[in-house]
Amino acid sequence: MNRRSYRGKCIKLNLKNFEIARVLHEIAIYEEMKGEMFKPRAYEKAALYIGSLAEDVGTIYKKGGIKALMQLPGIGRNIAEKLVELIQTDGLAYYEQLKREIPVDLTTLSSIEGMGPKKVKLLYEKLGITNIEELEKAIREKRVRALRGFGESSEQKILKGIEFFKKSHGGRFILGFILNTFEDILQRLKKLDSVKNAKLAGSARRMKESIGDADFLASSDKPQKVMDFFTSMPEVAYIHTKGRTKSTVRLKSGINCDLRIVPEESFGAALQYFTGSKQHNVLLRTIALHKGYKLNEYGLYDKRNRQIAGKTEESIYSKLGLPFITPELREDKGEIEAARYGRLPKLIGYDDLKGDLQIHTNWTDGNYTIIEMTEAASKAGLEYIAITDHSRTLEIAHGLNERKLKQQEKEIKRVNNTTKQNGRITILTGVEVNILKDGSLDLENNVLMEFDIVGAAVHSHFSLSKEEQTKRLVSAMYNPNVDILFHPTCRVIQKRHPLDIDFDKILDVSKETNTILEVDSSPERLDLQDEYIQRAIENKCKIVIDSDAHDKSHFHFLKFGISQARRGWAEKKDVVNTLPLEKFLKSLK
DNA sequence: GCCGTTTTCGGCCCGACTGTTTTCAGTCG
Repeated sequence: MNRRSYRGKCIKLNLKNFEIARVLHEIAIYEEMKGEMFKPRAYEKAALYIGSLAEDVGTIYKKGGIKALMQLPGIGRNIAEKLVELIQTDGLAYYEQLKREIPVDLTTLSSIEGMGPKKVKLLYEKLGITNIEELEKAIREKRVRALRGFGESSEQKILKGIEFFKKSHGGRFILGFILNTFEDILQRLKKLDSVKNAKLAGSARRMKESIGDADFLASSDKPQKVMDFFTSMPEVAYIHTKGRTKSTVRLKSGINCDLRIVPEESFGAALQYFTGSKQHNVLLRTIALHKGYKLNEYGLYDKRNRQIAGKTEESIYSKLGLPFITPELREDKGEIEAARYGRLPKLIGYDDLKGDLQIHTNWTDGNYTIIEMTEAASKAGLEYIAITDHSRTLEIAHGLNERKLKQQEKEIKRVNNTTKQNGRITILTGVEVNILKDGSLDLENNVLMEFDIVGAAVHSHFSLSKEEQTKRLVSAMYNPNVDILFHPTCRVIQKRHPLDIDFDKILDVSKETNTILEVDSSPERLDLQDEYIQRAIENKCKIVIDSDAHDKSHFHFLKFGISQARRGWAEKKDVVNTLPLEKFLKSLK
C-alpha cells in the first residue's frame, strides 16, 4: 500500500474490491474500539456491499466519477471520498492514522472466535499484543487472565480459537460441496419426536455460493431434548455454546452450525429472521416500525405487544404489505422496493431446465461413457443434452483432435438412435473448443460447423491485460460457429479471480452476435455469477445453465446454477435451455 | 457515517449466551 510514487508519477495499482472492503472493514473495527455507536455499522455495511460487488469499484469510478460511487447503497459522500483516495493513490490517510494509533493485525486478531474490537484493544493497550503469535505467548504465560474481564476460561477459549484459526485459514465453505451434510442433519432433526418443524435457514437457504456457517431452526416444546441431540451428534467436534433456545457447535469438517429453537407460533418469524440477509431484515424492521409494529424472531407485534403474524413467513411479509420474497432474492439489492411495486421477477424454477449443453465423457476428462452420462441426464429429467468434450490443445484433459472428434460424432449418433427409439432423450453433438491466447480457436471453422453445439472457453493465459482479454473473448464470440461462451469469466471460487474483462463490452457483443452466455453450475465455478447474470439479463443477453458434468453424479450441480440464476433475478424466459429442443435449436446463431 | 412514507436532523434491529461479574459488557448473528 505504500508503493505510492515513482519519480513523482502516480502509479495506479488498481486495488481490488476485496482489498478495499478489507480497509473499510478494519476502519469499522477501529471505530468500534473508539466507542463510536453508528460509524462502525456504516463502514461495515459499505465493506460488505463492496466485497460482494462483481464490478470493480475503480471501474465504477472511472465510468461515473464520485457521483456514481455515492449512488451505491450505504455509500455517502464521506466514504465515497475515501474510496476515491484509495482508487487514486492505493492508500488512505485516515486508515493509516488509525493503524498508527493501534498497530495490530486487526483482520486476523478479530477473526479469532470470541475476539472482538474491545478485547483486541485492551490486549494491545495492557500487554502490547499486536498479532496472533504474541497473543498465544501471553496466554501460555498466563498474563491474559490477570486483565479485567478475562479469566482462565477465556484464555482457554481464545487458545481454542487460535488453534482453529490456524487449521481453517479462516475460509468459507463452498455450498455445493457441503449442503448434503446439512440436509442429512436436518432429516435427523425432523425425525425427533420432540421436534415439530425444522428447516435450514441462513445463507445456505439463500443459496449463496459460499457460506461461513449453517443455521438450523426448529420448533419444539421440549427444547432441552433437541439441544441434547444436536450437541451430541457424531459429527460434532466442539460445543461453543449450549442454551435453551440457542446452541452452536463446530462439526469435524470445520464448519460452525447454529440451532435455534422457537415455539411453533413463532416458526415463520424465526425462519424469516434467521434466513437473512441482515440488511434485508433491517429494511423489513424499518418498514415494521413505520407501520407502528415491532418485528423480531418471535413475530410481528402491534403497539399493545400482541402478535399479529409469525407462524409463517408469508404472514410476516403480508402484514407488512409485501408479497412473499423468495430467499434467493433477500440481499437488499432492490427486492423490497420491487416487491412493494409488484415488480418482483417470476424466477426460473428448479424444474424448468429441459437441456444441458456442457457435458464431458471419458473421451476426455470425464469419468463415464457417452451412454452412461446420457442415462444419468435422463434420470435427472433432461430432454436433451450436448456432449462437449475438450478440443485438442487442452492437453491436460486429453483434448480431442479432428479425427477423434469424427469418431465420437459417429458414436453419439449410434447412441442417439437407440435412446431416441426409447423416446427418452436427444443427444446433440458438440465440443468445448479452446480459445487460444490471441482469440483464435483451436479447431478450424469447417470442423466446427459440423457440430450441433459449439461452446468456446478460455483455459489458459488468465492474466492478460483487460484490453487483450476482452479482445480475445470478443474475437471468439464473432466466430459464426460459436454458440455459447462457456464459463465466461473463468473464476474458481476462492482459487482464481475472474478474468479482467470489460464486461459491458462482452454483453454488447453477446447481444450483437447472438452468442449465449453460460452459467456453469459447477459449485466452485458458478460462472457467470449472480450479479453478472443480472446485468446480462438487463442487457437482454441470452443465457444457458449447464452442469459441466464430468461424472454421473454431477447433474445435481444444475440446482446450484439455477439458484445462482435466481439470485441474479433470472426468469424462465431469460434462460434458453428451458425451451423444448426444436425451439432451442432455432434460437441459436 | 448514512439516510428519508417520521425526516436534510435525528434517528439508526434486537435478542441470546458467556464469563466475570454482583448487574453487565462483549460478542455474535
